[in-house]
Amino acid sequence: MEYNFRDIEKKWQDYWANNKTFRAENNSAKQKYYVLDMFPYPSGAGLHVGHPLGYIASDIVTRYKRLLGFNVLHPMGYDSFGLPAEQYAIQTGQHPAITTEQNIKRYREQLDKIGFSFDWEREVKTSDPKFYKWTQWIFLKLFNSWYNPEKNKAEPIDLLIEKFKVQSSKFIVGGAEKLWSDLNEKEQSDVLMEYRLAYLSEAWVNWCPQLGTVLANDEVKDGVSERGGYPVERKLMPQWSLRITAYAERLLKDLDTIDWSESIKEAQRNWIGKSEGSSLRFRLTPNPSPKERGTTPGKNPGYHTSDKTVWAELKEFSRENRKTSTEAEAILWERVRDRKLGEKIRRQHAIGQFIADFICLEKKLIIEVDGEIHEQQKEYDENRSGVLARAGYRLVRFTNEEVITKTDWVCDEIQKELRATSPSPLEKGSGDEATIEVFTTRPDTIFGVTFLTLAPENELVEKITTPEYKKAVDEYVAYAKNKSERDRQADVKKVTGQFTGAYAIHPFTEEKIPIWIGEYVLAGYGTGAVMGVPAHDTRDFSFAKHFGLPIKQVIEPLEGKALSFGEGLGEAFDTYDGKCINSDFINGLEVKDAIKKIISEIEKRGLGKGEVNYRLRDAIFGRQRYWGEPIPIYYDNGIPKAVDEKDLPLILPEVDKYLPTETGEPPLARAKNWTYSPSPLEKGLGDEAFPLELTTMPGWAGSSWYFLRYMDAHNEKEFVSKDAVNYWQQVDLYIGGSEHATGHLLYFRFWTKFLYDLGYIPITEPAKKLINQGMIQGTSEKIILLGKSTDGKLSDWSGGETIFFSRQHRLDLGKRASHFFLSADAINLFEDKPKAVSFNVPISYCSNSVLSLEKFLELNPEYSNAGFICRGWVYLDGKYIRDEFVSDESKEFKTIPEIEKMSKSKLNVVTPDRNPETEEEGIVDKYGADCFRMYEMFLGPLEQSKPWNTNGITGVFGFLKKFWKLFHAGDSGAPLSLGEGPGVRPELKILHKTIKKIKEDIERYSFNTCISTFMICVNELTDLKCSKREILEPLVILLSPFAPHIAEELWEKLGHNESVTFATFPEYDEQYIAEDTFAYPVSFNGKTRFN
RNA sequence: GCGGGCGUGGCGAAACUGGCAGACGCACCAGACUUAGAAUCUGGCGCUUUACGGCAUGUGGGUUCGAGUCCCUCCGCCCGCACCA
Repeated sequence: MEYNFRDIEKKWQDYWANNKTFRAENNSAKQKYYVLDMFPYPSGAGLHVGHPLGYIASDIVTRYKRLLGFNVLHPMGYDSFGLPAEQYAIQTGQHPAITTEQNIKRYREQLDKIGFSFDWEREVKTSDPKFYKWTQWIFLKLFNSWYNPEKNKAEPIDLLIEKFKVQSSKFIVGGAEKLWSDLNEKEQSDVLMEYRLAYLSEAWVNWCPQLGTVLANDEVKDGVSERGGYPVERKLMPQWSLRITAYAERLLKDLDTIDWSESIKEAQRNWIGKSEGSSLRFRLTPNPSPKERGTTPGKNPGYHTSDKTVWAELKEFSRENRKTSTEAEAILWERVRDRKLGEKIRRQHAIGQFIADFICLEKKLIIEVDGEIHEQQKEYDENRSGVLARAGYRLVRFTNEEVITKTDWVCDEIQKELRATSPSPLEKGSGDEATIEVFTTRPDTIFGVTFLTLAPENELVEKITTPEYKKAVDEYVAYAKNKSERDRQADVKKVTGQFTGAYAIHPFTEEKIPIWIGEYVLAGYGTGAVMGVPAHDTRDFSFAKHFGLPIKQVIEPLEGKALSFGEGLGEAFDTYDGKCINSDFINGLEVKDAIKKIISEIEKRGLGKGEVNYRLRDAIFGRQRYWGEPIPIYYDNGIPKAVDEKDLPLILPEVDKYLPTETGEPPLARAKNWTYSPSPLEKGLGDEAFPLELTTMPGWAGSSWYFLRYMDAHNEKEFVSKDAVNYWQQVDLYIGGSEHATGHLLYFRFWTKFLYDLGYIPITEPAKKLINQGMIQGTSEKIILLGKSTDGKLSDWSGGETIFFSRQHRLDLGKRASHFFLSADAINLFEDKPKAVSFNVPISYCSNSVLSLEKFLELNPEYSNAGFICRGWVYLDGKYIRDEFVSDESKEFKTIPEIEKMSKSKLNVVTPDRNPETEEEGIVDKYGADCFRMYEMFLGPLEQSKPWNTNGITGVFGFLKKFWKLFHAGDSGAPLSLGEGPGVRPELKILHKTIKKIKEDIERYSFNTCISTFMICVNELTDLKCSKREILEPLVILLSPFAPHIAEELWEKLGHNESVTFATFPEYDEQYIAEDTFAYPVSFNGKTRFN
């Protein structure tokens, strides 16, 4: 009887669909196991052969665990909000929900053909209001929470308000200091926005004009959008963000508790980018010619007088000071506040790097109230007075005693000073230029500092530059600013910089240190300024070498190797294994100890403090798009307020077009009545309609918590019940691609921790084990064609004018290459026909957009007679060429196939079933789902990426036929009449070693070797002509996770009337595995021999 | 530059904890059955040698009775981050 996979597979797929075979039970008495697949986005292209790789692996584990008696949850659903459906809607006008449903249907059809054992009763879709109701609910929880640094967890924002009230916290609003209860609603809202975990703020965002939306950092790759490859620019706009930075430390630390691949963990550590070090301030030497400095004296005094680089710190500090004010300060404050002396006086106000006890900004007068003056304090205060004086402030001082005992006299003195309105001749807007603050992870090398470097964008540059250097500095800054991000990344090696003419003073040695500007310092990280320690930092070293700056060694390697920094020699010694030399009071200390000591000294002297910097940024949460979850926020007089929980879900409204409005507002602005009326009953008529938020949530919102919803998919009262989450706990095994390392997989952990903090779930990490399946790559026949202009001249690579293709070459190429790729730049060129465009882009940038040559020529017939240049390797006239001009006469050439990611845009997609576009038969049609499943596993280790080819498929297909034949030796009836006697010893040995090997290999996710084991087993049993039920029946169970259809069929033929899913995994018996005879290996002279 | 991973036949790969290198499959070669092809079956298949044997896991060294596996050097490839101070 022939192995007819078509009928068998159809039969069992129908059976599974109708019998709920794979249903998981909540609260079962059995031990649980939760297997999760990465939430798929149902795209219009459907599944390609790469997608099921992970699903097959997880299905094998799922079916295996069931055989071991576990209650297994293996759900599937769709991340169904997303950009492609919206883009399709923009083109066609069809509602994205309809497109999405069609895509899901195709997706489901394909999944069903491969025989997965998903529990479809728990299917979820993020675009389903029943699901996004709870996404919105979690957003509201984030909005109504803050991160309490003392408890190191999130808690309701009410507790913060309570804290404000209890501690009589004061807030400076419009220059006045107020208690919480004195703030008006808008002011309270503004204060809370600084704390909420979901907050609205003006932020620099990645704006993509083509997509008309903002993108998160992880959605931008190499300066272009990850989806579509459009250019991205920086733009300042109000944005909803999630305060993921509050969780930076926990996200980092807990990586040690989870069994994820080292590469993913490392990527996350990198992304979080923790670095420990110290801030450090350098005084400037007085600049003798303030008039020349081209400063812009304050248009109005304003109260933002602090140095922005330390503002966050100072704010904390002054807040703290206000709370713990001395008796004298309290007395004086009562006498001067509320303009009692005729002028507005503020207290604990930040000026530059310092905090003034009291200040009148309008009159530039600082009032200090001191206790006993410590020696150490004295120096610091003198320094400060100097700085403030240069910034145009006058200072009066009173002692605590004077204030308490002679309050009236003190007030008179202050009033006198206020009337004397002559500002200092050195008047400046602020004290910003007084110091330069740097961040360093190596404060131990402080004595090796020989220069400071500022980022060209640093605001200080303009202020400190001396007249002699102004021209050179301006030129350099202009040069640096005109460079695009990409260019700047491209020539990282090039050393550029410019001296400013200014000097700083070394805080410990009092030496004069030149201040430079250099491209290698980034404005966006730390303070935008670094201390140059050329002997012990590679970049500082090359900078110093290039500009002939001194190099001073302060760390000696532990091995005592001599370092040489002489002319043209040496390199920076930047490791931590060394001890300090030439370093005053830290001489002889090892680096680790020196860092501790120097930080405490820096703090003692008020020069800075020990700090931790994270590279992680808050996650931008709003998208100017239609097809996403509406953000449940409305605006009452401009104050953002939460939509009431009972009014969720806030349903996505209908719009006439899926485009931004003419005024550039997001598509939701087109919706009619996109307003909200809170509690209409209480407010009477209910006609008070407030405008709703217009942006929607990003794609990763739903996928950040979907694993919880699967546990309790139909709960209408809660996002997940306590019972369900207590039972299912963490995901035991999560299989997905590594491309989500710094996106989804980080947000997924973040939301889990947040929900844990609020007590909704008992777990702090979503997935115990994570495996990244490798990518199945496609093969693209691709050739990049750039051309010459119509006058026959070759276009210049870096500033070419136009690109052309000849019709002849289209014909020649068309036979061999299936598609033609133009670079994204090229397509833009054709659309608007500008004169110059850069083609100096790597080949990998060239595949973002696709245009078939045929279509292109149809649109641009004038290009049909041009020549072209081959970009990428091309075989032509017997040799390989690249970047060469090819004349019209050349005919013999072929493209070199390139292995790359399978994607619709690259037109290299292979589908497992019949491809509706090319009508090509898929592997499932030709060989069956079982064969497809086993072949994908047989290709190699799960985590490895490999190009798709079907070379080995016949081997797997042959195995299945052979397996089938084993059960049908000599007859063709059902149930099978297999021999009932006990198996003989060689057969038993084969069986038991197979059981053992399969069990071990599944448990270490080594599925490729499982398939080999099955092949060996079948080959051996075929040789023995084995047909005993005792041997063959357990094999059916063993094979069922891998090839479930054939296993079900044979199981039924063996006389069982229940699915093989409910069978029990056989146990192996060591006694059969032991070798009957031994060949003793004997080793002599290092060689193994046998007797 | 930093971090992670990898390097084994013509190809995909196996060898998990140091113990017979190349399992299993593809491709290829020879044979059987066939008018022929397909399918199926049998045998062969790292290099070298008529053979016994010798040499082989990117390179060079080390540890060990014994190294594809552990340690060091260099070379090459892939992935991630990238003047992050």
